[in-house]
Amino acid sequence: MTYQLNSAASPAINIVPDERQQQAIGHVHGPMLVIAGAGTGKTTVLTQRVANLIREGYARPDEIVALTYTENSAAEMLARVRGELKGTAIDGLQASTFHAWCNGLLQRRGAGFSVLDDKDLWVFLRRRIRDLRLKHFVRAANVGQFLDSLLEFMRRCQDELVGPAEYARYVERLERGEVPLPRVARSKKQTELEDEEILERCQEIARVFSTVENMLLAKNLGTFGHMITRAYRLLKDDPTLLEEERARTRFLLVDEFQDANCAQVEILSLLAGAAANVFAVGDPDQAIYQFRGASSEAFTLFARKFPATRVVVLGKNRRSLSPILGCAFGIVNENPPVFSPTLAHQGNSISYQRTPLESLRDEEAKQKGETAAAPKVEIVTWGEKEVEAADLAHRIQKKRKNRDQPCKWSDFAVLYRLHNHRDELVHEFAERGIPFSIEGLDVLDTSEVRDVVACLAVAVSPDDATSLFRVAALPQFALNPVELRAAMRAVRRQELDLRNVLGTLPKGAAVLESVEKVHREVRKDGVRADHAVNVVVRHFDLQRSALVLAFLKFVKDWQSKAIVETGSPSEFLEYLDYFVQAGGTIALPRSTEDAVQLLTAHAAKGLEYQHVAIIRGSSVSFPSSYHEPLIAFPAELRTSGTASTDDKVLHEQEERRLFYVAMTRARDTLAIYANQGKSTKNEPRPTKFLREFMVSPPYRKFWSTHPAAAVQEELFAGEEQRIALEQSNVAAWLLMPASADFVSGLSASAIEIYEECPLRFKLEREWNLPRDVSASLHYGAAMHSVLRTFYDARRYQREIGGDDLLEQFRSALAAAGVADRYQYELYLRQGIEQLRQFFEAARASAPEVIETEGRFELQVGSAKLSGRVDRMDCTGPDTVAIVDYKTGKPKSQEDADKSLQLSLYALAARERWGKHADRLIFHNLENNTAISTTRTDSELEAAKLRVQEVAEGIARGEFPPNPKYHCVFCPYRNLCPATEKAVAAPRKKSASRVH
DNA sequence: CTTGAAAGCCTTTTT
DNA sequence: GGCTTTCAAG
Repeated sequence: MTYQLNSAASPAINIVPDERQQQAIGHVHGPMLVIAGAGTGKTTVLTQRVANLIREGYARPDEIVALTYTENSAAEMLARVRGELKGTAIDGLQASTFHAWCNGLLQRRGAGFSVLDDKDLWVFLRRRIRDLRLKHFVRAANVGQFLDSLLEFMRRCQDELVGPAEYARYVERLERGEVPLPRVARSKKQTELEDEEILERCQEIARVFSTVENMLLAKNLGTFGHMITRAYRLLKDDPTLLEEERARTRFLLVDEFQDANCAQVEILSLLAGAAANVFAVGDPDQAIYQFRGASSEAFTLFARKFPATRVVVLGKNRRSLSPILGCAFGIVNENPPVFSPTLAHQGNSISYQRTPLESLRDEEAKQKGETAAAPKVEIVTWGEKEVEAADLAHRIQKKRKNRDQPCKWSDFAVLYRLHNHRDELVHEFAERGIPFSIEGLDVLDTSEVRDVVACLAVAVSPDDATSLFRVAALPQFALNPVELRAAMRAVRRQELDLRNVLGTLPKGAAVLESVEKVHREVRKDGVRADHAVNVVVRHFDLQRSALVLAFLKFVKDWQSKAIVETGSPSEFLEYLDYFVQAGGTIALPRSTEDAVQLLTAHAAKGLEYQHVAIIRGSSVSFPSSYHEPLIAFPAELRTSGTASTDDKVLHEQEERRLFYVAMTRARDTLAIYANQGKSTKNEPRPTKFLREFMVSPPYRKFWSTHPAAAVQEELFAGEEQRIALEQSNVAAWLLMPASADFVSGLSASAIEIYEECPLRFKLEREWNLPRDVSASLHYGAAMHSVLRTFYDARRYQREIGGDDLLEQFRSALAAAGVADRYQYELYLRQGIEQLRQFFEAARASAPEVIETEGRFELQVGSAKLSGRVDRMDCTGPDTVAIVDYKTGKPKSQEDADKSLQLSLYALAARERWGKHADRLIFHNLENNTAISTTRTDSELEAAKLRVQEVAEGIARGEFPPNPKYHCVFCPYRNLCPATEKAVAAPRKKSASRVH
């Protein structure tokens, strides 16, 4: 990857250090803490101090270690020291990341290992999940889910140097009742748990923790966290080794010290020894990696470890104009002081109070007699996201065309908290022809890479119908989608074989041939995934765009990973599936084109831009909402003293620092966009950070506010052309107008699907698209079939044994084809257990069953409904009870009260069977509870109205996608146009047109 | 001050 | 689908 020098730091190279910087640079022996605010030249201080130590002969290069947190800054550090000491040899100077240094130590001492990153560890364990023997921390419906929480917890333990042994000892104390039980479930759920189960959960964690460690050790694997913990153990346990290492680390320097975690501070403390020549530079107000283990108290820990610490504060900012610095201070100063008050009691020499940074640029301008006031920070409020986007786009266009200070697109950056905050903006930019570049875009969400993955999947397994459909839509096959759709609809879904259908179409045969040909190529023995994917890209003539190249690199990197067994394409596809489940993404590298930069506040750390806009600067976007971890890290295991402050408060403080980081990226202008909030008066009141800030008088002079406006810019039309957003053929196909009307055969769930996402509704009925049926649905079907048999037997007074019923369940589930063996077994066990309990309870009551899976049809206005009632019991001459079995998460009373499904059953009872349903029941099989409800006439009318509204939407042919969180569960997610992320298409030939 | 409805989010990411 | 925050009515 090409690496750009950190532009923030570069200008400082030739600048003469001021007095305080000089003080830090000239420091030689003993511990020193340099608190270097944003843009105060901390890298200069670090590099010049290293140069100084060597130049003045205090240390040989090979006695100095400079530690950073990124490879890039390590490389930059080395380059700059070399620059300082032109001509002098600096062989042996160690400038590397904390992790790399520890890893190097381990390797030198014969304790090296292969590294798994977080996602790979997840995949590694997911593949061996059976061996973890999970009981409380696994759910059949989502096998991998709890793995997230377990791994998060174990990572946290590592950050605090708690290994399996320490945790096991902690659990023993729990068993003896010496310490209070920790939270091991969501707060709400925890209250329902018996103490015994809480303890069992802890024991399970302890067991899994040590199992995982042993699994890794057995294969000589480790994580990034292990680099730190194992290096620590080595140094701690072997005095001789420690002495030797100390000789090579006589002078320690650490950059970005606010990102250090407890374990790292411990290592520093070991290496530093009595001489304690430790020099740490950082900004406590820019600590934004707590979520990844960085201790919010790194500076406090440092001061505690090294009581003789001297402190230097750098406060002269070379980057920004004063209004920006003033506002940034106003925001961040709402946080408590950076050192815990306890330090003062210990008679420590450290005294530091947060002060506003001074703008050197403004000072210099004043000295030169320039009088123009620096522009104020703008707070722009909006009511709708679209207006926010329009106003910002307009602002950028206007600024760029400003005659006095013309600038490039790349002088603008838009910062946001979450990736999806940029979506509206991307569309707005495209509309106006503003070039943009997205940092960290997940290429797996783009149509191009989805095409590549589909092509690879079909090359490996030509009968993978979902992928085949996508491949068939590639423009080169020039298939007629209307014909294909008609052909697919003509077959019943269960009998649909996409290959057969393609075979009947004029141009379909070419698709099959092409697939067959590449299949022969790829399935040969010994073909590796990275080769296969290149073959596929060539074979299908896919563009090698930056997106596709990022994916190809991902495959290539995967090939040499430690978890890879055969390296075959099918192993890769399995990996990719798990990788996505683990939350993995493949980030698009930053582009070098002249374009507006779109990036998260995290990604912007250390960078600077002339003009910065922060969007969604109000809760719940920024700050983002807090989510507690499933497993709380117990106070008894904490080494740092943060136990007193609760995690939610710490989260908000970190968000405020992140906001501060975002603000201080700006050189000249800063605009903050925020939701205007609800207010009785007509004045904007953005929530959270800005609200506190805007009522604070000292900062008034630094900012102004105005509402956002949806200005259309006509001026520039013609010069900049609308940018075509990438959209796949398959997306265009699915968006074609509906081929028929769908107002007949509507079920309750179909109506709910339409309400959730009309496009999904259309796809359910229109193409007969191939899709994977989830294991939970198979499970539900198997359970229902058994219950039907059970009550049918009662109805017709046939004898049927419990064992026969369980056997029926076993064979039904076995026939369903749940692909994941482990998940299958979990469901098998769960089903048998639930059925036993059900039968046990059912023996006690003997309802008079009059229908099992009774079908009905119902006319509501123009809509024809159809459905099936699980069970109907007679409760009187004209009354019935209707029972619906639920196999998933138990339904609540509230669910039952407003269920459309039950409303429609009540209607059906009246109109199809001529009975009044006086009880409508959800029977939850998971906990064997029955939730009963009723419907009044007016409630039934309301249900009809709801149906009617949906029917009208369908009749009008309205099927817009409604992308939301539920897309995660949508079977068409990977085909859906709405989940494809837009990328600015650089003058793409308009090849992909639907004919 | 309490309460209930409405609006969002379910991350962020060097090594 | 579940949880948290926010706002305004009572």
